[in-house]
Amino acid sequence: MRPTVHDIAAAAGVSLATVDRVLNQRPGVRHVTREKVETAIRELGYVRDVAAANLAKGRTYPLVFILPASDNSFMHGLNAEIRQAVLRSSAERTDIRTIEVPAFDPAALVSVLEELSRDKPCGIALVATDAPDVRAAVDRLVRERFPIVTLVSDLTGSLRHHYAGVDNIAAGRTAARLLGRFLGPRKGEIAVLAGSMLVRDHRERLEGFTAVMADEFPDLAILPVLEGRDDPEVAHMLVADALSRNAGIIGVYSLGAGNRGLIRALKEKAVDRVLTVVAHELTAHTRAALIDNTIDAILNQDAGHEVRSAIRVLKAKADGLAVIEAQERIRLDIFLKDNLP
Amino acid sequence: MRPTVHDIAAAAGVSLATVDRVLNQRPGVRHVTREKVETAIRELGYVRDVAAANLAKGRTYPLVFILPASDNSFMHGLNAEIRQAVLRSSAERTDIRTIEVPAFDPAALVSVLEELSRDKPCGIALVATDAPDVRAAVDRLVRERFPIVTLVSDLTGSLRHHYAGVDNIAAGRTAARLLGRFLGPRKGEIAVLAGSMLVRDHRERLEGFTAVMADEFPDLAILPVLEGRDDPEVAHMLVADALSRNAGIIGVYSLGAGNRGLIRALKEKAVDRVLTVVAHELTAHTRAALIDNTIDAILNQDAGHEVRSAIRVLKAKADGLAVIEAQERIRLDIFLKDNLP
DNA sequence: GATTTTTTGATTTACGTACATCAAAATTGG
DNA sequence: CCAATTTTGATGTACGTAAATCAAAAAATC
Repeated sequence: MRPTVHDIAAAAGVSLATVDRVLNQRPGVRHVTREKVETAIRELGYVRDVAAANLAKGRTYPLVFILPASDNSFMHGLNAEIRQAVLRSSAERTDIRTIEVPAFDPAALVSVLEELSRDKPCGIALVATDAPDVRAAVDRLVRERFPIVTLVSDLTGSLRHHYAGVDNIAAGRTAARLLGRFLGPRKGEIAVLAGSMLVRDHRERLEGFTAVMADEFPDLAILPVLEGRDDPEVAHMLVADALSRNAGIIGVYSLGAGNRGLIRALKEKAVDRVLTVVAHELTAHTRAALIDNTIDAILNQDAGHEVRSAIRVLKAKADGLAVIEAQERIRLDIFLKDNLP
Repeated sequence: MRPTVHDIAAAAGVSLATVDRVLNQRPGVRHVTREKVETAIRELGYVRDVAAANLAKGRTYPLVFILPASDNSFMHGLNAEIRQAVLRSSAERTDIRTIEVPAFDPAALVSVLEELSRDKPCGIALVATDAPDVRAAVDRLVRERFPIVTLVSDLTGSLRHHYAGVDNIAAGRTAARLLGRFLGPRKGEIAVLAGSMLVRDHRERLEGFTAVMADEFPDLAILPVLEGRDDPEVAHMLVADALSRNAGIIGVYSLGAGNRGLIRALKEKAVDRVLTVVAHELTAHTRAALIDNTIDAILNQDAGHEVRSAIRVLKAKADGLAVIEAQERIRLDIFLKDNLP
């Protein structure tokens, strides 16, 4: 049996009350006594029974999720996963609140972050907009001892405790290699469709993509990036236009959302030519396109895993517990038509 | 606040003791009274606080893991992950015992399974050997109400509650498409290195692989399977021999273990020719080979995820709780040199 | 050495559930 | 209707921890 508070009290030759004072860093314990207790804890290998402690404390974990108000299928999926987590909240003792902020608006995000310390959540997850002000606001909250994880989009250089999302540079590199290898010896041009270059994840994907393309596939030329603002209509217009004008396009990399428009453009304009297409995010549309060979590979991040991971990490940080690193690594899923879930 | 037993007692107009009798299916409750309580439970949406219940019961989850005594790096990794889980067992209230059985020996596995019902574990995870006797033994245990999950290798057609492993047919299909697409318009022959055709996962991978190859890449001919018995020495010998004899080989699919030998053979015999290679299982050796371009893609199943998933599912089944299906789906990882963890 | 202050001990209640015991009430059978 | 039986209630203890109270002991101060 694992040792209990009674065991350490006995081992340290002190009372239960003193052990409790040490464990919960309450005042009124002499230094030497505290040491005795801590020694006993170490020697017996005592670890607090979190379940029993939570029961006694009546503890819940008030968590806040801060999301951009973006109307694309990935964000809808992310929202849905958070709602699923809310349904589980009684069993998991969580109390989840979501706050929507205007997308790509650092100032709005900062003001939400600044108001947050007042209602004392025990953890914060945010889809970060990459800006110095946001970084400063996050760092301040971290210094105030709030557990913070970034979700989907990271805030590098900040003090956030954890990032629950994929490595977007690696994603871009992977897309480049898939496209390059699938195209083989062919020479030609590659169209890149992004949402916006103001978003860090899109910039990073592009960065990884161009790096590998330049280094390893010199026969493929990357055309100027089309910014579709994650909007199907805009994406459709841009891609259809590019395909009409440029007969040399043999590959497409879609690194953002709005793939519905991309797919429509491909079906209209590319019936007679062989295009190799790599896109991000598995949705009903991209899935269908993968199956009918309009798209050749889909890179995906699992929003459900990201949300569950963020919650696990925030709870663990709030309790000062360790996380299982390998479990919390969000993987880049690569789907071909053969390994669809 | 979520309702407690006191709340249902009050709502049903009965005593705590009666609620307890209903909840824990103890005898001595009239039918009408039981209904009243069950109605109250439903109406208040009561769910038992598993943490408190486990505390009161002093419950632990005695689990048994049955593994083949195979000396390859995947099984070593699986063992290591189970040891990690054992380290977490006090926090997770698990009590994990592993039993090694001779590999590919249905009779041995069956006899272990038959002795198992005696020491009453609350859950069983096994790497299944695909044989009718094993299926019968598993079904019998399921009927005796033991939660059972298959690990890594499934037992289709049996009553096991869950499979914690990848879809090996999909894995084989994915390997075929990667190889086919990477090779592009080239014509030639494909060498396949397997462990043994007696193992179900290897058979399934091959099945998926040949199906896609036949349907979609008719210019690529699959050579007779080399059975390396998951042994690096044997694998080395077989692959080196095949490469020497057959100059038409342009691709290799290694669907089992023993990749150390494969890699050595590739480095010795294929310096002057361009081979495209897809292998299974990410190990130190395959990782290095992926980085130095000896291997082009690695398909992988994460043993840590499989073990943790098996434990979560067994605990949930033991408590009669639902599992989060999407969380427990073991994904096929595809690694290129760009997205290595 | 007396006084104040700090430290420690002893004890109790609580969290939500499990489980046991004994008495009281309700139901059933004859 | 009485006895036997079944069903229900009341109550207490336990699990491991948190948190509070009050008294007692020890240390520090003058």
